[in-house]
Amino acid sequence: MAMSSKQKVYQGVLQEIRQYIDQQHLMPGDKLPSERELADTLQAGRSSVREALRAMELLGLIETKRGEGTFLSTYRPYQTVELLSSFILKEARTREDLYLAKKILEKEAAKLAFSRMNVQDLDKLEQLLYDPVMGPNDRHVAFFKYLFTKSENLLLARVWQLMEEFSHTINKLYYSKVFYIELVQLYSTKNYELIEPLFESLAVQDDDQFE
Amino acid sequence: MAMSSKQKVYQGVLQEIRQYIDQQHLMPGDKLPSERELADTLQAGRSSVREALRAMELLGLIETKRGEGTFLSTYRPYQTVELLSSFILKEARTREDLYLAKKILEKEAAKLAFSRMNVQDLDKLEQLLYDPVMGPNDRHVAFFKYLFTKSENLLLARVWQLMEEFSHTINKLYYSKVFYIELVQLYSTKNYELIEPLFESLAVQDDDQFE
DNA sequence: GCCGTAAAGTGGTCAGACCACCCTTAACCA
DNA sequence: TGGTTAAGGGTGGTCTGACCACTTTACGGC
Repeated sequence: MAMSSKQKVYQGVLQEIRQYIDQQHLMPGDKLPSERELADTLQAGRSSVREALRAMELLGLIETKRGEGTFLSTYRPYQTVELLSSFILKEARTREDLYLAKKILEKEAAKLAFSRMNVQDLDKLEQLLYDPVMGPNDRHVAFFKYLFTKSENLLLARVWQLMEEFSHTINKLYYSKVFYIELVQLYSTKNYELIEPLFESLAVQDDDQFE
Repeated sequence: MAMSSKQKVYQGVLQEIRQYIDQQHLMPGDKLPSERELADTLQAGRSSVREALRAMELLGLIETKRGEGTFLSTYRPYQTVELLSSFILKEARTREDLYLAKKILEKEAAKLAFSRMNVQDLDKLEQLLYDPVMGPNDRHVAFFKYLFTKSENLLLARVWQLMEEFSHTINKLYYSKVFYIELVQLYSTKNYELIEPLFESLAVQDDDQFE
């Protein structure tokens, strides 16, 4: 576990574990070797292994169950987001970056989903919009989650989800209700060319978020 | 350090440290109490404190210097994004997904950079295009790296860079030389509206990658 | 006052000891 | 035979104490 001498043990362990996951083709839900076993095979102390695992856990990469073991999880950065958001809050620069990036992804998802939209989808979207139970933010998430699913690009969806969770704790980022309605309208009237302008018309400000 | 009983100690420590930073108004570069001191005041084992600190370190929130102490670092959320994205990519990468997502980011970067382009920039880009030393792939990377810089959204740039690195291992993904030339042309003739169509005209296939 | 060395402080790491919890298994009883 | 229960072993959760390597500080001799 020596390596570049400057490398801390827990970082080495992190790499080894990642490698192990790759080599064994582990999928979410699969079990990792026990902490003691890892410590033994990697020739590291159990505390060092734990430091690596705790870091991974905080990132939402693994889940641990007392008495059972450590498992690969489907990526879910619940804790990370909360922790990081408290540090990010001040950086306006970051917020704008995030807002813009998110908007771009949402726009493209809307466009990708276009050709795959059928009547049932439109119903579902409208249903979402007029669901009295949902707040504006939940509606935004549900709405675009649906679009991302229809866009059939898992990578984009994941990246968006990550950004969504980040922005979620920092600030509420959704559009005016009119926006969603008009977008659905564009779907039903099959007006692809107007999607882009619709998004472009959104100002990059918090002010345009109203119910 | 009990709390909701389900809460692990290191998570509690994490919260306490965050609170401490807030209360003491610590700024980047400031020193945190030593691990032993934290363990003592928070009534937790040093190993638990270390698990919390290691996790924070992995997130880039703190830096540790052996023999000196632990310090708050200027927080760069992009490092985290990078780490998480690497896992997302591993899970979600499909050639088509990756190609499409990368193209989208490149398109948007091209559009964001538009209004910020001046004569020197155009020279630089043309220079890149006709550099005889570069292969088509290097040229692609250099070309868009420049555009992303001009677009001034570090987050998008990071995400793109990651995708770029991953696409290397899968396949070379670049456009025909005509494409780049036409894009520069659009910049010099200030024809914003044609950027989108130019990208749209690219087929989502490997075949359109030729010199 | 200056310099060098010892001491104290700090992160890095390991080993061992418990605890709480889960699951399997075997023994037990009806 | 079948179902229940108790025990054991495996696992993560946590703490303690012990070193090591390194940096800073303090002390003492010059």
